[in-house]
Amino acid sequence: MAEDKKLTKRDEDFAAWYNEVVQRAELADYSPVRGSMVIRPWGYGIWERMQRALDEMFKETGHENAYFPLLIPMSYIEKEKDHIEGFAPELAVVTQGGGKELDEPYAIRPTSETIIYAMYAKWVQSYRDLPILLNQWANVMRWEMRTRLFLRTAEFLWQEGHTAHASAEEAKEETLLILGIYRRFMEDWMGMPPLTGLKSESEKFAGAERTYTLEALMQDNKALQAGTSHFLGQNFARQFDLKFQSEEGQEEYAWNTSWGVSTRLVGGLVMTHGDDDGLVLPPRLAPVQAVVVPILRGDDGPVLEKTDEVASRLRGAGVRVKIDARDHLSPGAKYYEWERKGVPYRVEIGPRDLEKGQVALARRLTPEGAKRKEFLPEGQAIAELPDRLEAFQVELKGSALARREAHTVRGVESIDELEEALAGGAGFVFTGWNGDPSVEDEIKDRTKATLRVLPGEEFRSAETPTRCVSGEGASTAEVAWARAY
RNA sequence: CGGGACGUGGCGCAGCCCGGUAGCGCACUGCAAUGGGGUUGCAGGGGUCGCCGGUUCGAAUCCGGCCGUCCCGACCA
Repeated sequence: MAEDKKLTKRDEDFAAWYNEVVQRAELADYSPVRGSMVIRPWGYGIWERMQRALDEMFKETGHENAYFPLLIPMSYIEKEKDHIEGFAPELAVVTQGGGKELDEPYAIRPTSETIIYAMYAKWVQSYRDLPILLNQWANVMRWEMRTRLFLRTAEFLWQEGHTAHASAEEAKEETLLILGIYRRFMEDWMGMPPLTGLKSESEKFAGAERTYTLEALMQDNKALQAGTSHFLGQNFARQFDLKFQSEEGQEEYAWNTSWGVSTRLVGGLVMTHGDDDGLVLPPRLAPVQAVVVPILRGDDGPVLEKTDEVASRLRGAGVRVKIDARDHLSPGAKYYEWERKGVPYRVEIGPRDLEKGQVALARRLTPEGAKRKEFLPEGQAIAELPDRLEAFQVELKGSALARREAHTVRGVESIDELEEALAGGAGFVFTGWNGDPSVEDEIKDRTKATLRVLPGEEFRSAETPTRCVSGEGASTAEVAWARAY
């Protein structure tokens, strides 16, 4: 592997820094398949922790997992007009099978609404069959023009939830329930607090009535759409004949929702917390929370024994621990490696510590912190580590939130001012908006910023804007603009 | 698909202008020492120079065509 000593500085070239971090932390690598990546064990370990946390939250709220096929008949995708318009340019299509041309080509799923609602239509007869609350963990494929590891790849892993309900109200509640779950997950597990709210008409999902989004701010002040939750109305139900007989005996179309987050979250994590030395992982998602490095010299027996003992006591305290006893690497080389990989705590045990009954601790929260050792009595270090990890988690979230707020500009009243704010390092810029898509076009042309979200109530400014940022007409909603991934 | 750049051991590059036995750094293997912030020394292994064709006694180098990748735009979880 290429091992230049220093990473590109985060502030110098964010994109280059990002790529280096992802590759040198061994999260992922480019594959021979166009636009597709290989997720390596360290990266997959993070995704696995994410999966586990989300899966639990879905199940707590009554959802179940299921699996639907990878291939979807083209005719299904074509049924919903907006849906096919949105996805046609990025479909990968299978036209042969068994050495023969297929009568009907199959699309490799870009998302599974169509095949899932076609199946729901078979399963649902009565209101008693509703709601259906299913989720699937799967891969999907979108033939993207330009790709970046985790952020935009042709194939990616995600979860997609698809529900069917007897009433619009219930479906809307579901959409918001999931939005809340995503938000909690991003805040409490990832330490990546997003703005949440509605997408504008022009940014919503192909085939949805409403799209709720979670927009997180990265360290280069660009926004990342980190997840979405859609209220689909009866759009798909009508096309797939997903009907039920109501309590009153009427035949009605079901109401659907769909929602998803993807391995893009791993990229978001990198761009939210990484620094000049590499990755910084929130302890709850770190595959390894503490690495124990024995300092070897000559007579290693006692040191290795102590290392094992400390590691197993830490495991007993619920800490995910890895021992790094490789003897062809110097301790310093190991430190740098684990720093690049973002392990929150390092525990060092050497002969001197053995004599004094102590261990050295270093924490990855900052580059300086990772280099400052704190010597603690062994027992105290073990007892305190779980709490310290939790504190680490809280601090990460706090600093990400502080950064988001510090780069949020409110009360902007003209496009000139918006442009200025962005040039001055703003992330999210809040303005009034008259609801006209042409304002979105104009702002995009002039500033490259897009309307990220119509923020939910808790994010809106104390003083509600009255005029549209374009100067044309009254504001019908406060909105947040940003340049985005 | 429009604009720009680049294809040489695993990675990063030099060599090309001016044709003559393919080089450097990192990584890798072995041995020895070292070991509390990227450790030394010695000895090694590994490359059809993107592909096809042309010119030439001779092509990584010159010429033609093709393919691929990356960056900037339009799309996107």
